Amino acid sequence: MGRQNMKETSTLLEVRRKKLEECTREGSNPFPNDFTVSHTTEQLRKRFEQLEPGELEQIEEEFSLAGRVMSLRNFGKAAFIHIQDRTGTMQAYLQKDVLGDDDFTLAKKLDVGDFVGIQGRVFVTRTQELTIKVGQLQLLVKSLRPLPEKWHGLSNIETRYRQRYLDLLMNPEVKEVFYRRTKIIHLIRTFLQEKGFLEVETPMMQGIPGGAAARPFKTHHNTYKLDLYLRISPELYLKRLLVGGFERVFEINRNFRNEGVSTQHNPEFTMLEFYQAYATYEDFIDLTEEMICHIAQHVFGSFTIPYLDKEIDFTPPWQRLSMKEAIIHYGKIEPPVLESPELASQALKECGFPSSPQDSLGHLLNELFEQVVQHRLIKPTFITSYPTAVSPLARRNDSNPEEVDRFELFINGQEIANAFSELNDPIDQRERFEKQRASHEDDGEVTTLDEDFLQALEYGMPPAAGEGIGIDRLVMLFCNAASIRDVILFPLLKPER
RNA sequence: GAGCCGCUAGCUCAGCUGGUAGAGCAACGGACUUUUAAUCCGUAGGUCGUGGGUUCGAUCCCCGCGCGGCUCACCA
Repeated sequence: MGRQNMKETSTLLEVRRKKLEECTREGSNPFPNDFTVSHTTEQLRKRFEQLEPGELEQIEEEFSLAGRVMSLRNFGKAAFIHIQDRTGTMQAYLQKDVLGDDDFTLAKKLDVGDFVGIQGRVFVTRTQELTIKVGQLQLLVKSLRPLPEKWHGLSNIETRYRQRYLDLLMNPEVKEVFYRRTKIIHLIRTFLQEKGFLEVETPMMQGIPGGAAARPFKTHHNTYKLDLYLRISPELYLKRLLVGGFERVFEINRNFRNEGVSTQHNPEFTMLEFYQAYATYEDFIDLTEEMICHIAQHVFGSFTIPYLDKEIDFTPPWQRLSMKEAIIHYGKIEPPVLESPELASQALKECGFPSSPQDSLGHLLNELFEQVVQHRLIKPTFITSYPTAVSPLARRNDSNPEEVDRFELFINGQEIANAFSELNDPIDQRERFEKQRASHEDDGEVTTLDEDFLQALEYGMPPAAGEGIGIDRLVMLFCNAASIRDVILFPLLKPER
């Protein structure tokens, strides 16, 4: 609950304001920018942690550090503070005899939350903590609001999301999540680059939102008087690049889908999509396994990863099942059921899910899979042989046109990756778009055919495989996060009022 | 969109079957030159998310609303 400007708050704020005014009145700038940092707290820790106190005494070098005051223990003529910088914390000892009267007067006025610059030598306290004996102290920023309490920190989930900066300040493990997120993305980037993939950026604002079936966000360009949509997928643009001769491309960027919010869904989320000419979906099964194992090795040094109340085993090779095999195996359903819309619909109803035999067999199979199988796929599992009806952009299987050359990867019951050999037959593609459009018109939605994309296909797109990986969900797995909001710095929340 | 749960001091939390609120930390004043949840003495801080209702009386019971969490639905 972040109601600001309440009466009782203002007394706390007024006290800080007064200190600020006092500082200004005394002629010093409370917001200077002339302090030079020579070291981070981590650099000093690494350099001196192993030294004996006697050896430390010999070090006459002075160090300049800057950071936020995170704790403060005041004595009559001395004080201990901890400052926090981007690499951690370091204790500093402020002693009247050493600091001199002016700096010590400043020291007595410090509040938790202020930024300070300190300069001094290193020593070890009686309790064996590496500490800076401060010779010069400078106030770098006067903080005007009290930080959350030092012991319990900030735990209110709403405040943690709304004021993420406080969450990051007070909860080191949160900072760790976002360091790890960046590390994972970096690993993916270099992994793909080393295999000859070119990183590209394609439009976020699209005239025709394509490449997936989700409701888009709408926006408008004033000068062109043009309605535009935030992209729901980069797919159709990356394929144009295949047409253009970039044989291996990838993009890591935001997609926007105007749908519900949950622990697995944020309206804007980060997607990796990559495309490789002359590759098949089976090549991408191998590539995906290799890439995610590569991440596991670099992040954990292990194939066994703790996630919430379980452990997930990433040891390759991962299980591979066709969708039908999976339904038979996990759903205890007889094979003939999977060949008849009536029986499949019946089976769905028996499991308690409404369905109609009017639906296509492909949609029914997909529904059965999602209801009966998906949540059981804890260990990484590739599901292949998807129905053509639910895969409008995928290449038909050569021996069975009712199925496409596609897989999805599931881990912990979550869809992590979706890949297929790409449909590059412009005539088939047009028909499938038409079919998709017809079914959407039933839902009252009007969709426009992307004629420009179809034209590009007509020029010829090399045979290729393409894949999308939801980065946020992957990061959740590797950060033991239960909600997607825990791996997105600023998740979307309604305004407070 | 539905169901359940939550919202009390800056932060973290108590508050019984209804009698207009407490603690710790933070803050403020004082003591203290190796502390680390520093310690000791003292002080102050609240429209109990919000709007109604019931009642002599509501933080507490009832209804609406807001925001959040979880589950479900939606999302190939």
